[in-house]
Amino acid sequence: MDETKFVKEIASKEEAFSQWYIDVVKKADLADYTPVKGCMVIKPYGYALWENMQQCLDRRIKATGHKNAYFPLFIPESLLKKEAEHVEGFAPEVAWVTHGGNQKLEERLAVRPTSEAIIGSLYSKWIRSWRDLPVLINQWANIVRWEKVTRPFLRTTEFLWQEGHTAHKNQEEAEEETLKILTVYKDYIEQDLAIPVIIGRKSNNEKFAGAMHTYTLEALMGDGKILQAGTSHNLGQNFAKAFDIRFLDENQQEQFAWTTSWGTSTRLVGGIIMVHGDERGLKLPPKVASVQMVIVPIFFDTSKQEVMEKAREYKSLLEKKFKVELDDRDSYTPGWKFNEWEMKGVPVRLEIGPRDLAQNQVVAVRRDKGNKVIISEKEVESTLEKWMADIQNNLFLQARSRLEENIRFTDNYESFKEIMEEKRGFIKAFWCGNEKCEDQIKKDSKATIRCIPLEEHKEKGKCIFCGEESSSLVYFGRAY
RNA sequence: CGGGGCGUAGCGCAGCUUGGUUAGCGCGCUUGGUUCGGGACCAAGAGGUCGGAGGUUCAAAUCCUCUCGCCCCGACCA
Repeated sequence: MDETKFVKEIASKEEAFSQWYIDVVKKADLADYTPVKGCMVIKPYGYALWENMQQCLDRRIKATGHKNAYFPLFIPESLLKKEAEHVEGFAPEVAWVTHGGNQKLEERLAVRPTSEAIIGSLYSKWIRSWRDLPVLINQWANIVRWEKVTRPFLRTTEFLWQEGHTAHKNQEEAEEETLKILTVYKDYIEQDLAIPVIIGRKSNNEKFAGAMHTYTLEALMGDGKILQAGTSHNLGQNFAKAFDIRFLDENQQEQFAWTTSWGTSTRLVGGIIMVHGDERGLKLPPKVASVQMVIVPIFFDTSKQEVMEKAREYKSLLEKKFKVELDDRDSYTPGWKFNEWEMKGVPVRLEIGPRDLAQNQVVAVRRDKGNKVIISEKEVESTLEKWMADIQNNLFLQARSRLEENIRFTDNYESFKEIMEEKRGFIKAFWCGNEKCEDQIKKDSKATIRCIPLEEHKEKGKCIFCGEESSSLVYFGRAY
């Protein structure tokens, strides 16, 4: 079947990826623009997706011993300024509250761009003894960063995220936490969102403002650009020193705590769109789809009543196990509905018409395959159960082979630039560790070091830019 | 924040160069009817003072100034 034949409303993914992305966001009813620049409204269909994503991740965060809390939106200027690198990193994008009603505030309040400062100041109050540690807290919150260029989900002025903030009694424990979260994120993003990621460490240039070091998960998008899917920071004692988080250890020695922070955001909704979406629109992994299957009844004058009855029967049977929607709207033809639900990315469609009634069957179509399959009534439940798992898996495998095909090694700078220009994706190349090389590579090709693999590479090679010998084989890419 | 493009009905657009009837078209929407297995058809309707403010003019969607927003390309960032 011609992929484009069914799509009237969205731009071509191949020819105009950016426009395609915006079209899918709007036409699949995920989000809309608002009167406030850079701020989108997440519409019910998009928000339901986010809620499912939240649940998947929240479960994992809690399973690893963390508890949720909620900290204030406003951060006093003096607090934000305590960690020098931190404030410098975020200063250009902080929104400030200067007035309460008509009255000018004594001290400006920052609308949180992230919560290390406010949480750090409270941890300093709460932590006295090594017995108080570790503190393992997560919060689901909104964040404001005054971005110059915005795009729905990928970069908005206000966005939703979760941010974990933990404090530990020593460096090893903090490092263990930072890496543990990296694994939690990897499982969530790969298993629930079906997005394969490459994990590693950020270079100094790219790490979080104020962190000792930053771990990251990087995902390949449909246009060859790279999306940072999540980060986990080992803050060392930087923030503990800035916010005075101290405790007495087992040996009655006063120590600064070791803290971490980590986050993932609504940006991942954008990731789902750009990894799985196709010419026909969205394609949702069953685990996070708010509608896992839609039933489209096929009406004819004479049989409408019976068909509707049967459709309702299927709905009540299936909704015990799945998230089911019955599209009984009278004003649209089946074909129209097929297209709409495909655009909205629903994993499975069931068609029920008089023919199916007569033969005790349904017609079923997978969003990831597209062909019609006849399933006998007896086997509907068990088949769909298999399908859900299979679709989830298939989306991941497809994305993974795309990822694998788009990781290229090169030791030639000319071909490096050529690949970045034409194919993009990830390039594996040796890097000497010098920031000057990193900067020049960025100027030449717009590529940045997405991550440095966790396991040290055995063989040595020559830095892609300066040619100096190095054992650091890193991933480059053009980032979102 | 620099360069470019665009704002006219819910969506997509025409009209603007060269100011001048009541601002058009397609889709969508409403009502009624016929339909319904891959974006149905017929008929009758509703809906806009042209992003906003100011200016020029007898007269502005059209010309000028400012401003806001969106998109693309850079710089910056999750």
